[in-house]
Amino acid sequence: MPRIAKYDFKKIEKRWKDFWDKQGFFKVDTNHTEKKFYYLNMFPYPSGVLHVGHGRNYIIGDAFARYKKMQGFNVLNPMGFDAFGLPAENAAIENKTHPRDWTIANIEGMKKQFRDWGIVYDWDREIRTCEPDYYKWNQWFFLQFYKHGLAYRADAVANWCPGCETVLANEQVIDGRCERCDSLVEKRKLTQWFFKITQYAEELLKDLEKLEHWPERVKKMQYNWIGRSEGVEADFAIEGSSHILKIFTTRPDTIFGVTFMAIAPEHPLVEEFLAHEPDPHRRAQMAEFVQRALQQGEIARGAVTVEKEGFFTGHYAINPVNNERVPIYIANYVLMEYGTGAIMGVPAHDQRDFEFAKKYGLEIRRVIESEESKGELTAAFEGEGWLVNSGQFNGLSSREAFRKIGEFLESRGQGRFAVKYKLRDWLISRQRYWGTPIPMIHCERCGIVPVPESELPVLLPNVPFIGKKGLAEIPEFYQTTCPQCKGPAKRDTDTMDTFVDSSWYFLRFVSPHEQTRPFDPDAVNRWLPVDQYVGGVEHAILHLLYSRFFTKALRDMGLVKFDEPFARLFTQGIIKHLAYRCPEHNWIHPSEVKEDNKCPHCGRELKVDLHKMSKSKRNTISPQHVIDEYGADTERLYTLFMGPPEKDIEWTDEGVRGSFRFLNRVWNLVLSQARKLTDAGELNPAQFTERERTVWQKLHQTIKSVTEDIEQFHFNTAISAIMGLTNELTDYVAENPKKINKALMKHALENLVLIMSPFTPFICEELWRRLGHDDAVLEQRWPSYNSQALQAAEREIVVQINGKVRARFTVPAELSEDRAELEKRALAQIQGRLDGEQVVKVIVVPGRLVNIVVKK
RNA sequence: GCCGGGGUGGCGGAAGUGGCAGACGCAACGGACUUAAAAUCCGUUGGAGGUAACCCCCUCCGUGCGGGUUCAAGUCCCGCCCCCGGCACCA
Repeated sequence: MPRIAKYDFKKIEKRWKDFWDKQGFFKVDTNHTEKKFYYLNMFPYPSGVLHVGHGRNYIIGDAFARYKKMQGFNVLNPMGFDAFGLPAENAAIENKTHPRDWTIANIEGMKKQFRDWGIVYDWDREIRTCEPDYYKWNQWFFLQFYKHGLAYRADAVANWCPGCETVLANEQVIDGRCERCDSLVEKRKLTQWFFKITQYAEELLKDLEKLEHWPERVKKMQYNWIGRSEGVEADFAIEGSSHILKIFTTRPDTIFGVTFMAIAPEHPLVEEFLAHEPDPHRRAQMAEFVQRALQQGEIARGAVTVEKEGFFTGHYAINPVNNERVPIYIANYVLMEYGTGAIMGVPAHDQRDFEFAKKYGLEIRRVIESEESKGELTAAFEGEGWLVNSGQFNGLSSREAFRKIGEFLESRGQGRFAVKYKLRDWLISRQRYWGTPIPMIHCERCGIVPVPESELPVLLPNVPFIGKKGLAEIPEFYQTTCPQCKGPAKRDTDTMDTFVDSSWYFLRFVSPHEQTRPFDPDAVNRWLPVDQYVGGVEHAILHLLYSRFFTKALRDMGLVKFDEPFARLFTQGIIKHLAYRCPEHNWIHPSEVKEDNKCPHCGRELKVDLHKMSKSKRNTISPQHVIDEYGADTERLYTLFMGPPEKDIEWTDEGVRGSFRFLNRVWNLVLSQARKLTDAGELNPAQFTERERTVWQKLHQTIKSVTEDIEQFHFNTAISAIMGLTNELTDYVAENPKKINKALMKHALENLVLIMSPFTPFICEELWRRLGHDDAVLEQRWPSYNSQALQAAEREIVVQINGKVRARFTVPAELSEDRAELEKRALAQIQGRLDGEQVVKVIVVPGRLVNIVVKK
């Protein structure tokens, strides 16, 4: 046997990388919409060097795009960079450079990494959000939003991150900490710009139902985040005052159980009460309590559940349903941001109110009774039931009472049905430098004046970077003249949240070079929604909700004609790796750790845990390292094979080696045969031997299952099917190398190479040529399976006795549906076993099994 | 606390509508090749037991735990336990 050339992945990968660059297979004419397919991966923040965990997203995307391309789709598969953001500023401070230089350098590095991975994008469509030709349109959209009342400026208690020295959106606060830097978030009262996402709360919620190809959990998260509640607003008069205390409740059926009222420390009435408090001592106490409660708000929520505390204002409210007089408290557990900032306290039927009432000795009056809850209450009963102690409403069910009491209040002008959402407006102001300047001017005479569209973009000042303070420190930037009165004025020095950038970039990709408008609306309406969107589940709320909001807002402005940006969504899981920590030397890189798990510096026992790959934990695996040792195809294959792509999973070196071994087996199989197949004739299934038929069948079964698996993103099982086929072909060769059906072998190997190519494109391109072709794999049609090949000549039937497999036999395929025949043969199989047992029943599942039910 | 998702060999994981549990890979063990090792190739591998002694083969148990439905349950139903993710004083 002639020696087979070694699988020289370095040479192969170099060759085809260059080739793909030249060919431009993913250049697409967007005027052509026939069989269009818009595939999109979430674009990355250019944070530096990518690790194998980042790779998962792009490898999935490249595999899927290649597959679609081979199926004859007109595939739009673009990539860009979410290039504004804080890390660039922090890095610039650290390295004494400019955020722009740092960002551009990272982008260049990452583009090289994509190339090394064999990932093919149409770079002519690249987007960099930090370029004026992109952020100009952020500003333009801002002005449109402003015009349509969707952008406004307001005082608000905002989330302030002391680490980033900027405010954050609600969505960016995780467990009371900054999403980016982990600092404890504080509350500050500031004047900020908002986008009115709440105007779309109902539609954002309702349209989740349309997203049938989105993961259930993502929809659920958005559903909860929007947090719709139906209830009733009720107006409580305040004794001796013209003010009205408006509350929101989802349980109007419990309104007869009200024994106190509570308002948030930030509630406007607090000022009122303070101002009119005659006793200076009490006034001081009240002020102190409010101050303390407000401070409490600054302590991380979610840390410890703070004890409920209140302060009696000395005022009373009148319950509109029974004219009872109830005390009004200021309470730390009432939130100003939700509902009306005030609640009615029903201790018997709300656990929070219950605790509060216990502490302050307030009456706990039961007004709902049910099977599960009667007699003395040891905790609030929050379930539904029948009304008691509720005047004319006694005996009604909670549900009926909800409606009747609502109507009662409405008829008397003291209440109304209402719907409230947890969703808050999107705070987009950031007090930073490296972002899109907000195109607004503050003029002492004219007030807030938008920058005229003709003057866009408002460029970031081209000055040496001066560190954290942002635009507010750069007079060259903020000194300007008012567009209206031409007098001296000041630019707004806030920049936009970078989530604005990513809320519409998927539109820009369709026509990225438009100079006079953000996108070509005709092309966008043809190509959107994105057919398949893929990214990390960490964006389930932020980016995906904002993008949906943008799409709806643009639709209402007549700029696009669709309601939802992403038709299909897939969220891939995180790749984790063991992280080693020494009590003295902190995180140790895995490559430094020997088998004994001792610190290489001091010999102490290391703490070993599985973590998401991160620079700080020093547990990242560099793709360069894997590519140098095994090649990009091995990394790609392992990444896709290691487990279901939506699940978090551990990266192991052994797994990588296994994938490398497999590629070598394929290489050896193809090369050992390729030369002998030059004179292979026509494929002639009619003449197949039985063995050849099974090979043929296996091939077509594999084509079928790989195709179906890719459609469902089941790359791991697709690859295992390919491994199964490879094993079968290897066995077939080994059985009798001299007697191989060359036509069949050629047919099988060619198809093997084609169905493998989305996963491991380099080796497949090479093998394709070695099989005698001179055109590219990406120019081939995706194989289709031959349904005749799937028909087995024989089928195996399982024989069970009382559900347990006891025998099996094969029948010719044409008999496998014949119940009587199967029963006859099955009984014959187990003849000897039925000693003294009586056959009660026989169940035949055609083509599968026969179950014989017996009794002693 | 509420809402999702999940629990299958030593490990990652397979098993359309209930129908052969453990595909594929890793690890481990045994063997071949080698002066030797690596690489490669072949074989074994859920647990317990039996038969056989060249191969076969058979029985029982086994998909987090306890019940149930069914000829048949990883899959369906009821009740628990545990893990992961999201939300969390949202009235």
